[in-house]
Parts: sequence; C-alpha cells; structure tokens
Amino acid sequence: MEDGSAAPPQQHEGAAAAQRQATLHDVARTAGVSQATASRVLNGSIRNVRQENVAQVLAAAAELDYTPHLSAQAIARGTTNTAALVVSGVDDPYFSTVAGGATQAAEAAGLIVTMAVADRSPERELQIVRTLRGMRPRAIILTGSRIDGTDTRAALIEELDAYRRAGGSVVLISQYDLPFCTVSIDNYGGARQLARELVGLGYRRFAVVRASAALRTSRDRCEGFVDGLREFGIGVEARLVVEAEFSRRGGLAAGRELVRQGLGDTELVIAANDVMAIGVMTAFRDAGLVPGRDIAVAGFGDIGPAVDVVPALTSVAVPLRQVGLCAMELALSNDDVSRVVPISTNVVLRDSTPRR
Amino acid sequence: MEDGSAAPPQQHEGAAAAQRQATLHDVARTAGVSQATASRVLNGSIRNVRQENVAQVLAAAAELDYTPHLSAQAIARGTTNTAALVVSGVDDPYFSTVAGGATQAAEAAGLIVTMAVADRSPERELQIVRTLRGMRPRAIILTGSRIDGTDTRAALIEELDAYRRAGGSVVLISQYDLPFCTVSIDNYGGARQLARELVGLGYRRFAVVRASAALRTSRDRCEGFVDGLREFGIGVEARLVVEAEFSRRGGLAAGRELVRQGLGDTELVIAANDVMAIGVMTAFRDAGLVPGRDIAVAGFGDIGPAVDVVPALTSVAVPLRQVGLCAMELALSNDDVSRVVPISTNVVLRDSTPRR
DNA sequence: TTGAAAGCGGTACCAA
DNA sequence: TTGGTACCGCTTTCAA
Repeated sequence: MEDGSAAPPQQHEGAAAAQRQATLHDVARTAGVSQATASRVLNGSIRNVRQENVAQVLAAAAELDYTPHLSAQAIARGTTNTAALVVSGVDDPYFSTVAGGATQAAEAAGLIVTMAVADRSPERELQIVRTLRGMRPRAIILTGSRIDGTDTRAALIEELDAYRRAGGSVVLISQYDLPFCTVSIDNYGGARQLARELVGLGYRRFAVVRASAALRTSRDRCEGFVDGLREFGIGVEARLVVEAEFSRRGGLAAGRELVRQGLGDTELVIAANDVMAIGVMTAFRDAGLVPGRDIAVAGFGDIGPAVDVVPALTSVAVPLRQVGLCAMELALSNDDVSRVVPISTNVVLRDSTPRR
Repeated sequence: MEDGSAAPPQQHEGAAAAQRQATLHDVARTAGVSQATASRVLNGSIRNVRQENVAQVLAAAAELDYTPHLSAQAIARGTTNTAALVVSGVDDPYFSTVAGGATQAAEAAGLIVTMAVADRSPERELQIVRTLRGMRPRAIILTGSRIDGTDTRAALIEELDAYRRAGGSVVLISQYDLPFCTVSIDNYGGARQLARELVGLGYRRFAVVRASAALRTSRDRCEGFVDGLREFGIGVEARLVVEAEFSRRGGLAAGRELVRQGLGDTELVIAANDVMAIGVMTAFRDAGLVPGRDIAVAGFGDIGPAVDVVPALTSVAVPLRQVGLCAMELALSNDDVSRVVPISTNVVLRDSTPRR
C-alpha cells in the first residue's frame, strides 16, 4: 500500500491521548529563560529574579498548567512534605476523630497526609510502616492499640527505629510500651476513676464487656476499673466478664451473651469502649431491657455519638481530636527527646448510670 | 567486620544523629554488585539474576535496612503508587465510611492513599486538588457535595481536566453535575421514595431541616422529598423549612429553632442527613418531646449510628462503604469512558416513624 | 541576575 | 546474566 517511507506512528488525536504533564523544563523554554530561573520563580527566591522574567515564567506556568512534581522535588531537596498516619480503622469514630485532629495539624504545617488502615492486624501494620517509610514522610504516627504477644513487635520496633535513625520522627498514640515518643492516654486512671464514681452513685454489682486481653487499651481500662472497685472491696464475678470484638458488633454480641446467660442481680455493665457500650445497650433493648432503668451501662472514650443515644452514655472523655493534633505537632516539632505526653481523661456521668 | 576503608566520620551514637537512609547504591556496593543488579533483585525481575547475587543483595538490603525511595522510583518509572482522596470532613461517619471503602480498594490494588480534608470550603478543595496533583497520583477521588454558585467551580474543573489530560483519572462521588466520572447517589429518588412511604404510614404534616441550598446533596434530597409529597397533594409550609449547618450541630440548632417557633400540628420532621436528624432528635428530647411518640423524625444516609439512637432512625440507606470501593475501583480501571455509575438507595423504616 | 551543570535515588536500555 | 549509562524532573551550587 504505502510506498516504503517510514511513516512515523500517528497519534490517536482526540482519544485520551495522555499528553504528559508540563515540566519545569517546558515552562522555562516557553518563558525563554533557563530552568534554574524558572525554578527560582516558581518556588522560594523570587527576589533574585528580574521582574520581567518573573512575569514571563508565571505566565508560562499558567498557560501550560504546570504543577511541580512533588516526587522530583522531594528527591532533589532530600525531604518531603508528607506525614503518615496509621490507624486501626476509619469507620470507628474514635480513630476518625483522632485522624481529623492529626490531619488538621499536618495541613496547618503545609504537609500532605497519607493514611493507611491496619485493621487491627499487626502483620498489616508492619507491612504498612515498611511501605510508608518508602515515602520518606517527615513523621509517622501510629494510632490504635498495641497488640501484645505478637512476634511482629520486634520487627515493628526495628522498622520504626531505623526510620527514626534516618531522621524521621515517630509518635505513638496510646501505646506507651514501645520505646518511642508517645501521646499516652490515661486509660487505666480514667477507668479507675470511673469505677470510683460509679460506686459513689450506689452501684455495687458489675459486669464487664472487654476485648481480647492482648489489646493493650482494653486491658488497661479493665484493670483500672477492677482496681478501682477493689478499693471498695468490690469484685467482679468471672462469668460476668465477657470478651468480644473491640467494636459495636462485638458489644452487641457481648450484650446478647450476657442476656443469654442471665445478668442475675447485675446493676451495671461497663464496656471497654463506647461503641461496645452502645452495642450492649442495643442488645439489651432488643431483649426488652431498658438501659438506664433496668440496667446501667457505661463506656470509655466519649465519642460524639455517646450523647445521641438514649439514655446518654456515661463515659470517660478522651480529648480525641486534641490527641491527634498533639501527636502531629509533637512529631513535627523535632525535639529529639523521646518523651511521653500524658493525656488525662475525665469521667462524664450521664443518664445511662442514674444514681441508685 | 567491614573492610578497613577510610574511617567514616564517627557518628554521635545515641544522639539523634540522622544517619541518612541506605540507598540502592549502598546496597549494591555492600553486596558487591552493580546498582542495576541490585535494582533487579529488589524489584521485579529476580529471574535474570544469579542465585548467588540474589542472596547477596537481599542480605545487604536487610543489613542496611534498605527501603526503596518511593519518590525516586516514581520519578524514574514515571508513575506512582498513590491514590488521592478528598473528603469534606473525616469526623462525619458518612465520609469516614466512604473513605474506608476507598482505602480498602486502593490498598487491595497496592496503592498508598493520601487523604485531604476540604472542610466544605471550595477554595480549600481547589487548593488541595492543586497540591495533590503534584503527587501525580493514579487517581483523585472527590467526595462531598458540590457547592453551587462558587467561582472556584470553573477553576476546579480546569484543574481536574488538566490532571485527566495528563493521564490521571478523576472520580466524583455524588456530584453528578461536573463533567467527570461519577458515582452518583440517587439522593433525589431516595428522598422521593421516602416521602411516599411516610405518607403511606399515615403522615400528612411535615417540617424540613435542610442545609444551605447551595449544597447540592441537601438540595436534591429536599427536592425529592417535596416532589414526593406533592404526588399526594401535600405541601410544606415555608416557615417549617429550617436551614442549618450540614452536621449534627446544625441539626441540633434547627431542632431548637423548630421548638422555639412552635411545631404546631407537625407530625414528622425530615432532615437532609442522618447526623442532622440525630441532632434534631436530641433537641426535641431536651425540650421534653419524645421522638417517635410526640413527633416522628427521619434522616438520610443510614449511617451506622442510625440504629443506635432511640428510637432507631428511619432513613434512606446509601451503601456508603461500597460507594467508596466502587469509586476507587472505577478510577483504577482506566477505561477512558467518563461514565456515571448510579447508586440506588433504599428506604429503611424504623421506630422513629411509627405507623399512625 | 542568570545559566550551566552536578547531583538526588532509582530504572531500564544496550552492549558485552 | 551483568554493568555502564542515559535519563526522570527538580534544586542548588558556582561562575559568569
């Protein structure tokens, strides 16, 4: 058909012909200046460039829809504008509130946040940290309960430590048993205080809904609560301690389990977190028990929805958003000291635990 | 241990002596192979490398705690492993659920998610897209209601379009009025159907709590609802249409406002989303009204907490998590067609709207 | 004030 | 199977 001319492959014009992003080089050429000058204009030092060229470069950049390639900048500058956040799950209001705070602080510092979800799997968490490290973020923030007894623990510490040695900063939220900067929520103390106040309201017979003992957060809260009761010589029957998933679903299941096996003369059920407590209340209601009247319920965390349920849930307030903010700020203010910032908690009594 | 090469400058051990990350070059040198070979081993083509060298490189990488520099890879490969997600707010269960789905899909595809919060500000949203574009993500997903009548609209379209021209894929969630791939939630139809079913339950006199008319999502829902009522010849008094923030707080305020001005013989209050509805219920309760008995309430979205409030909230279910999943999958499957994926909604009647 | 050029950490083609 | 080498897009001396 064709004569032997080596026709260049025609582009499919009009189709989604990915027409590569404009580069700094393109801008410079269009503006008729050197790449160095273009770089100067499009970034910090506008001062050392002639007015005329500034305008020229800006115009070219606008015309070509230029966006600096952050990866290229990162590699050239040796530093990124990224902060990484690892959460256990986004759906949980606990984490999403913390994430909100952290994100706000990061954006205030001009950083982009990359977020990953570990789904309470230590293996996944380790893998995530490994990947995230590749982005060379300025900080890595880990939130969610440390899970004890897993052999990934050492690997995680090693990974985080290597990251820190390379200049990154690590901040943990609520996991004060690892050798890193930690925003430490006083789960134990809060739960203990909660126990005291509930006893003060007249409660004597308790049931406990908790997550796996491997979950540090849950364990601390339970221990605090039990120790608080012990101050008054009150114990909790083993059969009234139910273990379930650390989620609303888990609370629901635990509530049903309690109903099934019979609550006896139990007066109050304490759950290891608010979503569990809410699940418990729903289970009770389904069984014809009216929470707050027939049986009291309390949680931990004081997430937003705690006040929307009926009766409003007694809980231990944790300044979640501030925790996130604080963690990010701590991470960004690189004082090398690996300190622990204690966050105190605060019992909030509501209608789910009326005075008896 | 090491060969006695010229003694490297002693590090301040113990102090935060940022000792730069190991590079591929370091690994190659330690393993005694070329950088090219090290690259081959540490990435795809292990096959074309001698067993012995593979081991050597792997060992060196482990010893040096090597992590590939993602930015460098991105720049060399010309493509990243990143997907970007823009939400209106993380604290809202609506968005965090969508974000959960999107994150899951992204991670399943081996991508890292970077998330930014626009806080319902169109200016902020535009700025975010501009920044995010610099990361050269494979996809940008925008979720949250489009806000009409802002002059940033054109700029946003231009920005997204430039991104797409450069090969990126854009997916919008619930904003079907922009010329991009959209996962379109049937807000209008769902609300209309809700109206029909509520009329079917015997309700005739309604109040509406809505967000600003500029918020597309809120507007569509209200229009659907009003049109649904009109089918039965039912109207809504203008004074019973209250506008407030698109949040729980807004709902609370609106509820108080309704109580203040008097509900008259209103039988049911419909809110533009669930968190508003929940706020409204709380306001009513505070005023001594029992939701579900004295006055019915319905929302939209069917977020998780909708079933935890008392009475459980009648709502229109949107498969939020799936919406997020779907959006990300759509974005990643780069068929160039800019299509609209309709997501149907589903009325869920609960105790907050008992049959009259 | 400007531009040339040497990296930054990798990838991938090409010849050996 | 290997190593040499030319980039990738940008920053930043260094001289002019």
